[in-house]
Amino acid sequence: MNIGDVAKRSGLPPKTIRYYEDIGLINPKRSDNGYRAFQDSDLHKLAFLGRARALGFSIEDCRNLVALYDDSTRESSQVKQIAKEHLGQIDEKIEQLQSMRNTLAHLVDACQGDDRPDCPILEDLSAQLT
Amino acid sequence: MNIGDVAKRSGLPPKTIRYYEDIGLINPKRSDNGYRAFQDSDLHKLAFLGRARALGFSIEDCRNLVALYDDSTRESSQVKQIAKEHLGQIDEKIEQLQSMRNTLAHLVDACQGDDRPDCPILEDLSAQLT
DNA sequence: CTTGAGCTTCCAGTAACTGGAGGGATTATA
DNA sequence: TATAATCCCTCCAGTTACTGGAAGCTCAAG
Repeated sequence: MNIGDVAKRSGLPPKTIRYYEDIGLINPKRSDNGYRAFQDSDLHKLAFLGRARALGFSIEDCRNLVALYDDSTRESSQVKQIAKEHLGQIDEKIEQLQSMRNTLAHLVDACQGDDRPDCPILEDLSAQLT
Repeated sequence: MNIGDVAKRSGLPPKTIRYYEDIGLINPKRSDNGYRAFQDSDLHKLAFLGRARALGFSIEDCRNLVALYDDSTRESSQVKQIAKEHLGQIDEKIEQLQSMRNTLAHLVDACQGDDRPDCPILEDLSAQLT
């Protein structure tokens, strides 16, 4: 398979696939013409990476997950640990965003949004320093 | 005021303040010794920026907000527009994260996390291609 | 045989900083 | 007064995870 086929089947853009090779997440063989020659195992790994990334795992997490995926002697606790940590980070991020959202929603609500310059949003942002 | 004072009072690191000058968000005067000489107006603008960034506004949003902040003939509808758009983006991001969170939480829950290699998380990530 | 698509590498840019090197200015201490 | 500790300056590079584009092969179709 050439990179175009793999891109279509994995859902990842060719650029991303080349990048993943660059950083050592995959290591496809090469044909005589210099083209990358992907095997099914490469395709699977890329699809795996795509799904992991879609779940928000960082590239470094993905690197570890792929290593575990390749390691038949892995312990599922190792995988769970990575996933749990990531889950915690997602939860934190959600909380942060919700806090922002609340503040901002109040401000938006309080602002008339008319042709006058008075604006609670700007007023809040420029609140006096302590 | 030197950059250190302003940093303390605004809560922004000196590096960030220099960066904000670089990209034209602020424009402090200079002393004879080459040091940045901040005025109260600079400090206020930096604090404003800090709060806007804490609410997740992008630098470009901040640039526009600062311009409106400086413009006494502004219409509050302009400010509200920016804030509403940002609010929408935050909502989208929250939804995305919650969807991720749900999937991941299920997987984490399903994984025994013991010393055996069987792992629903990896299984899900390596699901067959369509 | 040419044209177009697909592949290659390499360089640069994105967002918003952050770290560090190298060097001048100021302030505190001995 | 000497010196050491801070503070300040600029410039360069690195971060995350790609993405866009240029220059130049190779390959398949007509």
